Amino acid sequence: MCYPHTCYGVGMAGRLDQGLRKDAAENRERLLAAASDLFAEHGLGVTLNDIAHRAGVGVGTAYRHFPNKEALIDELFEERLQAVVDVAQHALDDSDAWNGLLTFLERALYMRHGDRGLDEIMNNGVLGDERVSQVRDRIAPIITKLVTKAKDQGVVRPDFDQSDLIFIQLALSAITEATRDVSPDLYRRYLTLFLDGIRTDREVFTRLPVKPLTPDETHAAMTRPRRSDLRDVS
Amino acid sequence: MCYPHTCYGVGMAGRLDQGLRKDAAENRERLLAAASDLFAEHGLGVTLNDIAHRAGVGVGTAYRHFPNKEALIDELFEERLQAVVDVAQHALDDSDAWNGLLTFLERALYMRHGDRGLDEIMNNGVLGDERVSQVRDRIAPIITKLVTKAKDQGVVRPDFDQSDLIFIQLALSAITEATRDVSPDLYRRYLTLFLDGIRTDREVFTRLPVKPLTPDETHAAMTRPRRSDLRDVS
DNA sequence: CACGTACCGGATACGCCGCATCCGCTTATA
DNA sequence: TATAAGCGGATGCGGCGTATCCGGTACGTG
Repeated sequence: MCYPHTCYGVGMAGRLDQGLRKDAAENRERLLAAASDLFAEHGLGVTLNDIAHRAGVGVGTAYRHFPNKEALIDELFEERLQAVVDVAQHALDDSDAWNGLLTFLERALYMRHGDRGLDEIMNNGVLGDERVSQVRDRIAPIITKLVTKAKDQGVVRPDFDQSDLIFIQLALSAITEATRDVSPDLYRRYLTLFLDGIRTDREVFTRLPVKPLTPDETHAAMTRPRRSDLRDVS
Repeated sequence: MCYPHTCYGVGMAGRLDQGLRKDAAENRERLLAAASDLFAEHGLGVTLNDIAHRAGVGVGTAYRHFPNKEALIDELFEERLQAVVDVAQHALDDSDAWNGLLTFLERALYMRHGDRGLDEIMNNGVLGDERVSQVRDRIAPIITKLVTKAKDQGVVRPDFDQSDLIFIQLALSAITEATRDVSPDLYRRYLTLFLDGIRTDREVFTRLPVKPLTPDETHAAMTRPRRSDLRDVS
């Protein structure tokens, strides 16, 4: 079973599995799949022990296939980050800059929303090794162009800046994290609010896509113990 | 030396110092002062050992005066949270609801900005004991009234909700935390953006109060190791 | 001044947690 | 069936935060 919104195809077997015995290759895939699920559900805080357990193999097996957690992260998140890059590039290709900006934010946030590991990697910039950092650095220049284009077309306020796109994501990420188990897509409400503060075309307010939280739900969200719930890894 | 923006008067000696020997009473005050500084600078993660060291006393002394960290937190933050309540109440007293809303957010965020401990306590809802929770719960009803009043006066979009005020703070808190040592008041830029997405009176954009980050600064902020720097406690 | 007690200090013990290894056992494959 | 590749998980290690303990110190009272 996969976490909602995720279910990456980890079935790209045969990348490094050539010289492996049949069972070894299978275990490698099971480890990658388990790591994929666990990182998405709980973030990068999960241990190789957790991953091994979830994969149904021993810890030793995990450490034979991957020297440490970093390596595993790099292996898994290189392509996912590339997916974010692709989304940005695709947004840039849209001739309507506002639409590009909008869909970039919506899609990028949706991806992060469904994968806590990805979210942490994009927020932190220290996590992950060489390969991951490399891909991450590919995003900035695209965002720059995206914002420049939007300003050229006059669809965003003139004092808007490329860096704003980064920090808006950071801010909304915090909301996502806090409300994950109360109202998972509440962040979209605040994305809309933000966008209404940015766009030039503002005769009317954009309709807010998500209901606000009730006082009880709000209290629940703010009262929820932070730093995850690794107990139920099963 | 105090942390910028803070410097609470911890000099309300004589609350529980009656039966204490002179040196003991003084140590108690020094502990409170040290805790005040350290919580503000580094958040609630600091240990009683850190606090004792900063106060220039032994760890044993710290544990004799306060059974544990919770007790110390309660002692210190009850009044600070009350200060936030007061700010909210004061905002509610303003006949101009928009101005009230604005100054509430500005002041509350400014207080949180200058005190990482306060910020964490307001974000978390689990931290602190009875007394702190009690004060915290006093804020919600005031915010409700604040928002209701603003909607009645027609100064905010009709679909705005009380809970939005909470989550805007949460979101901006994340920005504050990330950019603290690069551009400490950058959060105000995003507060303005948010407010421009909320107010009804929107012929022109509000002038953004803070310059955006350069690409280098942005990278520095996102690359900065999270979860504080308790090494330099001195 | 001198004595007893309240107080001090910080080395130390404890528990927890995550990372990683090691080595006796299992199983694929030739 | 032999043998080497692979497996598993108990175990050791190191770091960190909490809290205690007890020999030493100094306040302040008689």
